[in-house]
Amino acid sequence: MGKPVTTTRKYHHGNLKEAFVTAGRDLFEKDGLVGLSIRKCAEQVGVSHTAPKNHFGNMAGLLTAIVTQGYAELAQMMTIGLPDGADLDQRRQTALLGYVEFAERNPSLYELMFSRGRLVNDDPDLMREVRACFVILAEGSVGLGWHEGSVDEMNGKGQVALWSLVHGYAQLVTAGRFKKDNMKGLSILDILPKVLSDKA
Amino acid sequence: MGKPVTTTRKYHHGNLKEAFVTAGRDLFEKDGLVGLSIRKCAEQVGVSHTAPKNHFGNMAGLLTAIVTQGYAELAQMMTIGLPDGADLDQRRQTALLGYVEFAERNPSLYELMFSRGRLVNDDPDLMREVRACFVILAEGSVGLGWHEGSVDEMNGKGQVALWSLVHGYAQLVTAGRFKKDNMKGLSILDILPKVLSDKA
DNA sequence: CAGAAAATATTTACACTGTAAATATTGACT
DNA sequence: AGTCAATATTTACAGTGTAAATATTTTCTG
Repeated sequence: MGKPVTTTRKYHHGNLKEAFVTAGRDLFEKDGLVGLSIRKCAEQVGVSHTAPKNHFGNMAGLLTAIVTQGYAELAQMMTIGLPDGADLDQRRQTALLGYVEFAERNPSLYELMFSRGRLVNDDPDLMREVRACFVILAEGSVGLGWHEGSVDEMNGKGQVALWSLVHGYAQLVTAGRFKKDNMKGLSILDILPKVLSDKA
Repeated sequence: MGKPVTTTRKYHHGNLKEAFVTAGRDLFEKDGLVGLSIRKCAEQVGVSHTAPKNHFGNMAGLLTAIVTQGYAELAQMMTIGLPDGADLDQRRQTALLGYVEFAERNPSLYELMFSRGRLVNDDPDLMREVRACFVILAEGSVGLGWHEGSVDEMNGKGQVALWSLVHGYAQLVTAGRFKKDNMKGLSILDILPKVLSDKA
């Protein structure tokens, strides 16, 4: 129960890679980066602490896998609940709210996703998921009077401004930098219109 | 040479606290958090690896001291070169450019300054320096049509928006998230006017 | 189906880390 | 001079990631 997966039973222990990422995320969101260790993951999964070497290589590989999953979830949260014929405003609003909510729900993971020197930055899977998030965000800057360059890149001032604003907001909120009294009922959407209402 | 400080020689080894912070920052900016360890600092300073316990307590204390120094430098960079009678625009411009430049010059430190769970957040010295930075930034949001609440707090939408924008921009730039081709000649000031030109 | 080969997991070992406790040394103070 | 607190060292320990050699399984191949 729970252990045998629907996919064809593989090798000795089933797909250990996924199990390790799951265990890693659990430890991670509980006690942050300090609470995450290969050995704890291994114990929780029930294998030796050197087992993941074949799958991840080293710690950076494990973190990269976890972060990759994080980006996939972030993209999902930026589009969840959107009806088919959603207009630009609706899509942008959903993207931004989802972005912030993801950061609030996974603060440690969110920090790791934008950290330096701990990940395998040129990992293909990671790059793909990261790019998917950026595309959604870039689309959110369309039609704001700022748009320059293609949508699927972070090219123009509009994309830079929009991403900077939402990322900074998300991180500062999760880091507890804004006094909660002042944030009552204040969301990213409340400061966003001010940013983007200038179409000149 | 270099060892005896101008201040009165104290105790056994001079002011070890400052020496440790300096050594820590060196290691830190070289190899990031991974490259920083109490034992390496101790070796570089020339004391035993348990010596700093009296001064910092533990690793979090050492990191807090380093970060506190970082905030002091950040505040300095946000006001450096300002003439006495500088107007609001000038002060805001200097603050934002200094903010971004600090992040670019100390990317690892900047990340640590906004990290979670690694610092002693209620440390009085840290809180004081942090507050000093916020005051400067809050002042930068005055007269933008957004200002609400007192200047010495991060109260209104204007402060939240301004801080979010510059922080997000600084972090994304230092994390290498923007393609350098697109950033040629594009600074925080180029996306800022768009944010703040709406005085309605 | 049998043997070879590749993938996967374990054992063992090592260097390094932060932290704590007991001890030693030094500075300041009366 | 002597007492006391501050400061540094020694020693020890549990925990970490990583590497090499070995064992086990799965998959491939003839």
